[in-house]
Amino acid sequence: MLKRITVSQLKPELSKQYQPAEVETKWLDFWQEQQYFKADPNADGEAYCIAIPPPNVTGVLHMGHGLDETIQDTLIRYHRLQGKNVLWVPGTDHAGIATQHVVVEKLHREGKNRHEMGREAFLEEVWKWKEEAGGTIGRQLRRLGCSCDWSREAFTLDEKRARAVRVAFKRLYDKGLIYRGEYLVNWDPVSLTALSDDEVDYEDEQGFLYHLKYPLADGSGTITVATTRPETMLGDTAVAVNPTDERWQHLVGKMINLPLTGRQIPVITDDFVKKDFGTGMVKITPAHDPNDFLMGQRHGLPMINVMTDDAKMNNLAGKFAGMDRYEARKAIVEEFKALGLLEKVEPHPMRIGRGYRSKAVIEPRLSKQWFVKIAPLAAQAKAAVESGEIRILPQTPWEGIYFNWMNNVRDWCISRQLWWGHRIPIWYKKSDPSVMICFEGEGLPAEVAAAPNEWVQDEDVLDTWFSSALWPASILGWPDETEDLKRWYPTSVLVTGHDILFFWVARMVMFGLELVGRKPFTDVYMHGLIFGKTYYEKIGQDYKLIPPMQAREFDISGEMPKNVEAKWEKMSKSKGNVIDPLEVIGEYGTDALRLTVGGYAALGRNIDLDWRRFQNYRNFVNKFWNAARFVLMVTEPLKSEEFRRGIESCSLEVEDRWILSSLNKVIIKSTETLDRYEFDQYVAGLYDFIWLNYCDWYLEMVKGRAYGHDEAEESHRAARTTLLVVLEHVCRLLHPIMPFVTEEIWHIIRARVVNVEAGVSASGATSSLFGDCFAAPSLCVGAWPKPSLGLELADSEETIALLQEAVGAIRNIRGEMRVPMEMKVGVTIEHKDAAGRDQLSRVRGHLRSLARVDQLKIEETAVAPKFASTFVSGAMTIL
RNA sequence: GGGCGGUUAGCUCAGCUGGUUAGAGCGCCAGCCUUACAAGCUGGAUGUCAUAAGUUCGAAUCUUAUACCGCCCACCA
Repeated sequence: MLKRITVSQLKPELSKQYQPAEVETKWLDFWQEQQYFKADPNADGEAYCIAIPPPNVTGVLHMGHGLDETIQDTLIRYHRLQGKNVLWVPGTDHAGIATQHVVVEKLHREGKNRHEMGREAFLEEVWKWKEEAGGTIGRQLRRLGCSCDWSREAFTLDEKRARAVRVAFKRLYDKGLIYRGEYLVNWDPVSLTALSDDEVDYEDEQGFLYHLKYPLADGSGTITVATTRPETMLGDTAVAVNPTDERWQHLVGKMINLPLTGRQIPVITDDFVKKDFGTGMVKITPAHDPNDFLMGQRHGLPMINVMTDDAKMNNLAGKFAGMDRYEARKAIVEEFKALGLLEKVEPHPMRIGRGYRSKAVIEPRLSKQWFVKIAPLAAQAKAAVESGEIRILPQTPWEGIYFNWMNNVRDWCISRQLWWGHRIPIWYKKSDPSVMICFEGEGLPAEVAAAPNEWVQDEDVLDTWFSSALWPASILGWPDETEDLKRWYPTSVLVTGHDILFFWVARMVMFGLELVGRKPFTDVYMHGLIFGKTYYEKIGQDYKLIPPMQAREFDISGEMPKNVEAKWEKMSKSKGNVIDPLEVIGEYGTDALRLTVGGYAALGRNIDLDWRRFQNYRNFVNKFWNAARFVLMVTEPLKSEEFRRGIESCSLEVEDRWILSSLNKVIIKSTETLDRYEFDQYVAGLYDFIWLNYCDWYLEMVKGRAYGHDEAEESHRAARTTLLVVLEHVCRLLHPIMPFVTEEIWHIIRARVVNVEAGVSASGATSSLFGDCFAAPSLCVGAWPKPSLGLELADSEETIALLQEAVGAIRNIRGEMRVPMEMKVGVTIEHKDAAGRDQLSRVRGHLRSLARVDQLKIEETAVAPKFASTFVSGAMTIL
């Protein structure tokens, strides 16, 4: 009989329920002390490097990070286990607009104003805020178990990155790829800054189409134009019709008395105008509409800006001056009505652009801005993906979207009217602003230093994404040819949500190729976005949002009342559908969180995050923990010396061979799926192996075997050895996604094998299955398991005999059950043409009639020109 | 307006190149504190695989159309 000792006698510290909190802090400290994540460019091994997508420095961890960092850490730990020279550089982003906003609002609450404070003082405030808030995200990343090299932590606005930015700017400037120009930019009237096209979010809103009548100057009547924005008519400088529009040819060249302004404007023709929209006549306001701007340029029309930078009407707006744009709209419509010039107003769906941070309605605005010429950069960036040098995963649809974007790029407006950011390294001569100096060094250019009063630096800063675009290179020391850069550039993979493909990924590729001369990464892995369940109570026709506390109850129970409807929506605080990773960690542990998001991370899918999954994986972690407790109990009588003779020296029973064979399969599957970024498959494979195969079957069989036998028997030694071998391998396989509990268990096993008897060294193990794995002091620097040869169950009769034997053994302990025993049945048929197909069908039918084949895979391969060989294989369930 | 993806059990999802009886977790029903685990074990119920047609000996899987949901892109005033 197995010695009747209980786990609590044996290891009182191993609680029945896994307690994540202590275990996690213990290993976090241990890893930190041992500096396992510190990378050395001179170390051996293939280079593997990831640059973290830098979270906003003042942000807090949200579930998107939970997913993003889990995937990266899983990859990093996996490749580290494979013996590569791994570097994961952490860092944070200064997030220009977002951060400046927060500080402006904070000062506002304190009754201060940045303009009164001045630039210097304000920036000091921002830095102060950054220092206070800036550590949070880093600490939270650590809690997630991120195995970053913290000694290389970077910030997009620190001195090294600032230098990279200046050098990049200067090189692009000297090459003529950066220029200053007048342009109609997306103006955010709240942040008072220009935004790039990608920083504008569009929403469908119900607006109105106003049909305005403009009188012809010759008094021959009026024409009607349609507009959604009547207030801009004050800046109209033409009315356009399509050149092929027969109806209005007689008007072309005539002048119009523009109401309310006293100005006359011409009727012109332009292809842009659609004949079938509205009346086929369009008012042209070059200073307030992107299309009109282009048309204005084509026709040399004057550009009249009628608004101030905070979207009020300016003094060119006559009596409307000072009004907010929406007040002005009302007032102008009223005026038209009063003049009898308002033909009609009809509801009209329209798309409103809003600043992605301030949510203010964007006002197109004429101003001088800095631009990067994108066309030449885009050509290279497109080619790199076309040639396969850079892979975008999942390929569909993102590669197509990438190409589409690269084909339709507009120049990138990089100047922002903010203070928080990299200041544009340009100085203008006061006496002649067209004289400029671009300087990449620190401090002032020599000419400016010599005559500081004659020069002035550009007031604007660069778009945050300018420094982000340099990130993979700048974190490795570029523009210097550092050891790090040589060793780890290009980085291996970039992991990010698909929402920033254009903001960031595309620009990194462009800058990497142009400035460093090499691509910034080899793979781009785009994961889905995370959605949260939002609950609405239906009251009559209306829906009312269910508050977060109650929503969480529905989340946990998975049930809700009949009058409540659930919808998956992007997580946002106002919706109350946010799941806080730290709350999850506190409740279920980091491993469970990581397993959950990893298990959801199928290529190319958005994630509808269901709270109940956390519980599911928490239970899994606990199951694994308890399996380990059992194994430790059962293996107690096993002397380490005996154990170390290795698994080859045991005479294995069929179930031992079966579980080892399954282990082999799961090793192969784990390796393949991780190589292909199929995290969901990786998690599912191990989940099933541990719960279904190892726990439900193998452990139970071992128990059955134990009764009525002498524990000193060879059979016991084989079982205990197998138990321990499988457990140890599983620790290593799961470590990338589930680092804490595996590390804990692995160390206990290690202590059992290595340290039980004095004088036994770690490397003394002879078993090829164990190899030298215990020579490593931690799973963090261990070795990824390799599939072992010779453990596959043999085919055919021998296997069947073995299986029957196993079934007998199982029936003894558990009655009649099905055994998920897998085997291959191979039949090779050679046939010619269609004639052979009949034979093939008969064989298939025969196999089916056995009614025992779970799965039947048929591979047809041509082995010779005139022959096809068909190999039929299947997995059988023995009853 | 173009392009893409999804629709499988009450809920959240697997099901990869077509193969026989479509799976898991949660929930539900019955029975279990069996000496690893009640965060568990055993057994059970539950599906016209969105709809329709087509290809095939055979379709959740391939083709086509339709419906609904979602995403991306686009200059329609």
